[in-house]
Amino acid sequence: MSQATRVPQEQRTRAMRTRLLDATVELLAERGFAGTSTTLVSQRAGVSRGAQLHHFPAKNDLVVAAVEHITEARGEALKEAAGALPEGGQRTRHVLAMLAEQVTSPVFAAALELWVAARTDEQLAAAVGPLEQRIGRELHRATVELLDVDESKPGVRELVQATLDLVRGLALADTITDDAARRERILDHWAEVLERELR
Amino acid sequence: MSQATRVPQEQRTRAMRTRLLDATVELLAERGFAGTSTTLVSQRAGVSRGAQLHHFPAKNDLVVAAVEHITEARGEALKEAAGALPEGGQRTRHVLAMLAEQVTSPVFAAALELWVAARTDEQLAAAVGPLEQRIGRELHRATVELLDVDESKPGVRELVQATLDLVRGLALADTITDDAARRERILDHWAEVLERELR
DNA sequence: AAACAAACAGTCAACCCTGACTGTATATTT
DNA sequence: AAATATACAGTCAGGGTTGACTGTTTGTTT
Repeated sequence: MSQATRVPQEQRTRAMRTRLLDATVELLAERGFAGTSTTLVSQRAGVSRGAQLHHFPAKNDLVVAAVEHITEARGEALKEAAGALPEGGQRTRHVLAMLAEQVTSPVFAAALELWVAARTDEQLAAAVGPLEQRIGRELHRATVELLDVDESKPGVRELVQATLDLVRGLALADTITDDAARRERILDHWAEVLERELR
Repeated sequence: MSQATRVPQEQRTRAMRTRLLDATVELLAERGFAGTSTTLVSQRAGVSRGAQLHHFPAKNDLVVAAVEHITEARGEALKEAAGALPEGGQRTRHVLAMLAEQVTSPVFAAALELWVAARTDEQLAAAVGPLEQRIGRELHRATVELLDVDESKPGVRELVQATLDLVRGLALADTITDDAARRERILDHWAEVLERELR
């Protein structure tokens, strides 16, 4: 039992952390920030309370780590979605659809919970702020690339940013009323505007 | 003391409720939904716990009423701002500035807290959903009027809605990063686009 | 003016959540 | 193979929040 080292501690640690963070994201999306008690997380993750507190001494530690976890998850999802993007005339509309899909996922809901929680929690804000700024920049760069537009042209940068903010706004509205039809109509027209204004 | 009825109960009731709801909105903006304990509200309002529980038996009752209170407050603010709106060439840009100002106020922060809380609270959602839909319609109508555009023209309706969602998105981004400069630049360009697209 | 109802004040018990503590098992190092 | 450090398990006390309870004042009705 001692010479045959089957499971290195590093892997065990990573697996344990991943389970905890996945559970945290799930609960954030399902029950919100306040509803995500550390006890629930340990239960959902199938991890003992002691083990949880070993990896994340306080709830803030757990949640901050979950933000980073969310970031990676969002990055992966974006890359995957970008790869499956069709070429052709409707490309702008497809890019918008992809962005909209991104922000209607549970991952966005979890992130939203963190943004709002961070608004009134300095500690959290200190961790979430820089992270979101980084993600924002990456998303902007990716969007410019996907849309294949020339950012040196005046106004283009602002319109791309407006597009991302619009999508966020639509996602926010979606959390309460949830009518996809309205969103689709708006994005249809927005795509047309972008086609005219960006070229 | 008994024949001179100075303060009717109806007024007293209304004053008491107003104080409680104002305090609730303040605390929602300052401390978030979870941080808004009913005890804090009664303290902030200068109202005894018993009086508070007389008017609002449970926290949900208080918060739902606060939503309605927020609605009225937003309506008033909108009317005031609309009255002070300058005429002339830059009108579109001024309307955008007005909308942006609306959603960067503490009232918006309080509303945001409620939206997010309602996302994982059925009871709250049942009260917040219809209310927000009503406000949304009113705001849309007011914006169409302020921008003085023809809604029968195809695409106009969607662009106005997109504008409102964009502003919401900007407001959401503002709660974490708070850079007004970026917002102004985006709205500058969006105003130009709207001028071209809506006419 | 008396009876009644509503508004209001203060206290408190039950509940849940966080994080600290003690003990055990597993992995790594020498 | 022994020693040591880390990972993990279960329990529990402290703090805070909700809403129920009792008593008092003020307004209304007859």
